[in-house]
Amino acid sequence: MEERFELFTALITKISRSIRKIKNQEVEEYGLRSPHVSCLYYLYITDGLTATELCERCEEDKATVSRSLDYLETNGYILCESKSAKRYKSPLYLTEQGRMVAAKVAAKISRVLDDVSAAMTEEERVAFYRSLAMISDSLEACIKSDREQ
Amino acid sequence: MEERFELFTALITKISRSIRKIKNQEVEEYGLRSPHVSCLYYLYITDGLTATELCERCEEDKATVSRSLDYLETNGYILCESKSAKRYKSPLYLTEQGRMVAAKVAAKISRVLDDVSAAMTEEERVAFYRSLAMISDSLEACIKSDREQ
DNA sequence: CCAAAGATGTTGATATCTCAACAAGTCGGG
DNA sequence: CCCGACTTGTTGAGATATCAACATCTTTGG
Repeated sequence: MEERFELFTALITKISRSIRKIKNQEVEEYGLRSPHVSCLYYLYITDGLTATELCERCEEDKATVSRSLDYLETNGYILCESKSAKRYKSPLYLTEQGRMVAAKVAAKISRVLDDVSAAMTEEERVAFYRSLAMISDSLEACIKSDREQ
Repeated sequence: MEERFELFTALITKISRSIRKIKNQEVEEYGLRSPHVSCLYYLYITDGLTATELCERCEEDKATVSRSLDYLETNGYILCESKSAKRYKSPLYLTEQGRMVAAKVAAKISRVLDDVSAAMTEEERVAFYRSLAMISDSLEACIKSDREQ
């Protein structure tokens, strides 16, 4: 019974790693890596997000996002219209080059999603997402309740 | 449509992190951390596994497992009956101290699993595991097919 | 019995993530 | 207008994971 929990965590670890590899494969020719991909992707979907909004969507640490944005900005993938010194609350935009790479990434994601979806019915997919979200919340609750003790 | 892939990866990332935190919470008082927990746990379930077998079950890199075992051995959590210099193919066993901590970990895992399971039916659980495994395989296949191009 | 090939494990370099401390910007009340 | 509290973002240090190269052990075929 309990053994299934570890089985479950091992699978999650493995999937996590696979996702990172797929992202890397797609953008390594540009010198980009997995964490950059999420930023590009979400800006592709929604132009003008701020750093904090990106953090929320990627579920990444703000430190990770901050460094990703540094790299993307210095290498001409994104623009930041900030009046102030830093990126404070300022909306971020893809450059033409950024949009090009993001489109490539989006296409790849689409292909992978097709592969993954092929063996599932729409119903199964929905159920799976619901379970994932439920588990995520439930684990967070575990962490919090433990901390309070 | 594609947006769900990123949603999915964000959730996986988040769950991954939560799992690590839960493991850490449970063993930090012993100076242990997340990667050590998997090793202890699997030895608790099945005594006498070798390093490679542990790698397979944890889905961890052999380098990670190797270093975890180093730590667990020098700190008296496991025993290695190796005739040869290294751990080569030799079965690993928990010490009394190791078994004590592993039992604590197993109990914790059981509690977390109860929480997570509470909101799911047995049927949903089974479906979820099946989907996870399927997705894991499918992503691996994507990685391989890309590499061959 | 030996050499070569394959399996197993270790090590070092590097990249990455995470936490916590800090800096900078914004906002609201007096 | 200014002070203090809050939000937002950056930075540095340390922990961790990952990859590739290497070392070691076993097995197999001659």
